[in-house]
Amino acid sequence: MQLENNSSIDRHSPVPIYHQIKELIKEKIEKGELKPDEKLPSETEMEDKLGVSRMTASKALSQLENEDYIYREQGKGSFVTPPKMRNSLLSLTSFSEDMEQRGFQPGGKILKSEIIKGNKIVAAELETEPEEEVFALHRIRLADEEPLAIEKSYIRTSYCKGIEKINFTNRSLYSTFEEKYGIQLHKAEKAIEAVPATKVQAKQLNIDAGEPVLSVDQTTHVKGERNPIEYMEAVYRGDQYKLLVQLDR
Amino acid sequence: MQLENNSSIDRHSPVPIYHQIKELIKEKIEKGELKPDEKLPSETEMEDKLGVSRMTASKALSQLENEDYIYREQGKGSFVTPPKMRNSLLSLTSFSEDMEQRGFQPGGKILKSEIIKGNKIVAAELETEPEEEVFALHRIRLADEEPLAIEKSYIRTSYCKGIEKINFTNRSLYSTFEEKYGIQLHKAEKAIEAVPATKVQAKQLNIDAGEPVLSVDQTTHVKGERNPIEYMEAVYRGDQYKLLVQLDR
DNA sequence: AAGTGGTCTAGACCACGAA
DNA sequence: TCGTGGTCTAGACCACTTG
Repeated sequence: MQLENNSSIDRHSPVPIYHQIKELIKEKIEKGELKPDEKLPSETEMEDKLGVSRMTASKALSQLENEDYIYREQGKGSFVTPPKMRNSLLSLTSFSEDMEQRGFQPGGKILKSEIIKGNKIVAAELETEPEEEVFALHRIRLADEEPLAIEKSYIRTSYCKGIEKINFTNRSLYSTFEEKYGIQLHKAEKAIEAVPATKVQAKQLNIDAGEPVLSVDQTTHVKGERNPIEYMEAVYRGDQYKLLVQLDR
Repeated sequence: MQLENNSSIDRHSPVPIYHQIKELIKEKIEKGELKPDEKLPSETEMEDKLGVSRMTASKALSQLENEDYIYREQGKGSFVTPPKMRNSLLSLTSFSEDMEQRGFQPGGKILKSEIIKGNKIVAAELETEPEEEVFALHRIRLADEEPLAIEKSYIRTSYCKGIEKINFTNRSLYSTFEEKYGIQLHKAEKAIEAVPATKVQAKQLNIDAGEPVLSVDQTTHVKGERNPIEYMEAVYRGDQYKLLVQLDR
């Protein structure tokens, strides 16, 4: 990798230098200017070429290693992580995003879309007061017209006022959070079980009662907020749906 | 928090100082000596009391923030993350570790424990040559004496020579990697499905054929290595096992 | 021996928050 | 104003890898 002598670093920018270096390298990796397993400039090389201290260069490279863009080997150097090893599975996605990724046409049928008073379970999961109002959105989710899942979402309305007026038939809940309300999703917990379909579920999913389905309870959190924004109880057809997750550390 | 003047830090240990500080604080949080939202010593305080440079103290605190043990606010200080906000779900754990966390006595019964030539599926998942030898470890896993899961692991032997000589009846595979081979696990992908139990599975798990079970295919990676160390096909009793995962971003 | 990353030091200036 | 974390510097010693 070539380093333009001392250009590309703006010492008067409010953006920290190590962050500028990070972005510089990320960009080169994403553009393909840096090939998989290609050696990056060493810390001392950056010291000279970019005119920064070694600790600063080191910080940039350490963080890139944490984010899995590069790997480092003592005595050898820093190298670009080949794409195969990189986090390839999207972690926090909605059904719509998920289906599009898999090449299916997502669709939906609304069962319920209204403000309700949360019941005990919902209140406990959302950490709301028992009488507090929440937005309930129950949908049957389709992939290429076939019913694939039943999703019952309960949403804390204080983060997204007026959400009950939106038609979610073919709209992603998560992209609505992000685009309409500027809400950045942070993390989620899923509790996953294999259970037999109830009669009602079987009818809605067009399968036989007792067939295995994937039951997923999910709590979704927003960046910087202590309380969750969404609690969802979902059921997926066992014969048609595979859940992919990526675990770290 | 009280800091014992300069004790508890061993400057001649091969363990880095920042890591010693991290462990010190983690321990106090886990023991409850540091309460939720309690203020930690500041960086300058650690400089004085522990006799380390500020950068070292800062590194320890930064990493604790990344690991969600503490949160930091400019101008205010560093504080213990309340347990509710903390990542409570271990991400990459073995069955044994998992069961201990849930308060069950883990146990096991070995079905197979030998070096084999990998079949096509295994070779593809482990990215080995089709004729390459792998260590096959098939176990029935027990929780409080009850069969709960069937785990079939295939392990790349080049990372852990001699592993076939170890008795894994009551031993964790992952802690063996870490303690005996010094292998640091990095990340894993799981593909999760709800399927009906086959006759053989039903017998081994002491349930009826056709009952829902959780089928999980997992590929596990090691830090700094491009190829996976383990591919596992596991089946968990649907009525007894819930899989918890934490998703980020 | 030379190059690399891993760690550590003893300073420094800044922006932010609370008093 | 003072204490805090956020960043940065210019050195240093070490262990590891490669020639």
